[in-house]
Amino acid sequence: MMNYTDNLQRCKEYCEALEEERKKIQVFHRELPLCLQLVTQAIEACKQQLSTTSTENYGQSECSEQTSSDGPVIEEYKFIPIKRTSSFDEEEQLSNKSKKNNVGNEEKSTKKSDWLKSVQLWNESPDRSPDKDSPRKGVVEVKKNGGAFHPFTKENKISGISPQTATVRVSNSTATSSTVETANATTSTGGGGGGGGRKEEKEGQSQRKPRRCWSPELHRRFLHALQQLGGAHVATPKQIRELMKVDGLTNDEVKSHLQKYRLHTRRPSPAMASTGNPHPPQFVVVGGIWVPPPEYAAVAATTTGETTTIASGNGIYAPVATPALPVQKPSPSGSLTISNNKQQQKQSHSSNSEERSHSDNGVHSNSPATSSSTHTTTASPAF
DNA sequence: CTCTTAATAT
DNA sequence: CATATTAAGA
Repeated sequence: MMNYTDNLQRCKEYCEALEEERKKIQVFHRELPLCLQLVTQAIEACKQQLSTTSTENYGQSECSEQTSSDGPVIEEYKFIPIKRTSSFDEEEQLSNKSKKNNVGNEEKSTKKSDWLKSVQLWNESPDRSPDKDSPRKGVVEVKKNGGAFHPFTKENKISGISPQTATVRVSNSTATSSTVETANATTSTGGGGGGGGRKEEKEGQSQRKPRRCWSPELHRRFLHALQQLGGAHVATPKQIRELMKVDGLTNDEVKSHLQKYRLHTRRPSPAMASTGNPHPPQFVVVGGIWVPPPEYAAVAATTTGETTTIASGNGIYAPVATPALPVQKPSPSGSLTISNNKQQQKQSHSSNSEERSHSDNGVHSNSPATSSSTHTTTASPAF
């Protein structure tokens, strides 16, 4: 009954959309091998259909996974946000979304949604009291708010940022943050005396560096760099650092952060394998797997179904995001599958690696309340 | 006290 | 550069 043309058109659009998505996820083919494969299949199927349709029935639905329903073509199509095609603002978040929709899965992504959330602004040490040891008054940092880190901030969050500080941190965003920071703690007061410097001093050798906190901005840059480099698994700390162009950031810091990131990134495939597992091989992917890089927001958004939220993030991202996108990993094997399900072993006496939900750091309510917040609000800005 | 995360050691 | 270990902070 429906017009063929109509169907055709839709199929075409769908196809295009899929291809678009495929491009996006290609970068993460390691992390989402299945995803990529599925999309590819879908595309092929669609194309085939397109080619055959003209001559005759469109009945053959080889298309993707859709069951044999008559309306072969795109049932899912409707779920897919059409808007995209034109520009790429977001990244793969969309892709996840589309997949998810297919399944209609109900995965809650709450837990994983963002470890990132924890990271706030640059909090360097929680502000030592001025009188205590080193007077670090508001020295340098001012550079620019747009920058990535803010030296000492303690409060954060949207709520009320203290206006007092000269440095207004501003949510900034939009746009390119081309300007990046500079100063930073390096301030060695070099010579002279007075300034507020920090302690340099001879501490023999170990004095642990004050923790550098990864602000959302910083993390954003980090992710950004990661993307340009083709994923967390191929990127190397040095490259990342260079790409981030954050002054004062050391290789080690990046390395450490990368380590953590990878740790979290690796897929903790859920125990879907149990004997009579209800769900077959669907594309549930996202739900069960730790979403790779920059898609936490997506996840949150996805679940709800709203597209909006995510958008915000793009501001920063957008400018640079796509251009590079160079990477094709040479490595042939994408043989990563979903398996391996390990429970944490926690402290035994030594080696302990973890994995598990990340409670947020910054806010630290730690309460169940979190559930409520999740979408909308907070997360958005980052990336 | 536990857990996450950054620093440092290997 | 990758991992492992140690430790700070919450």
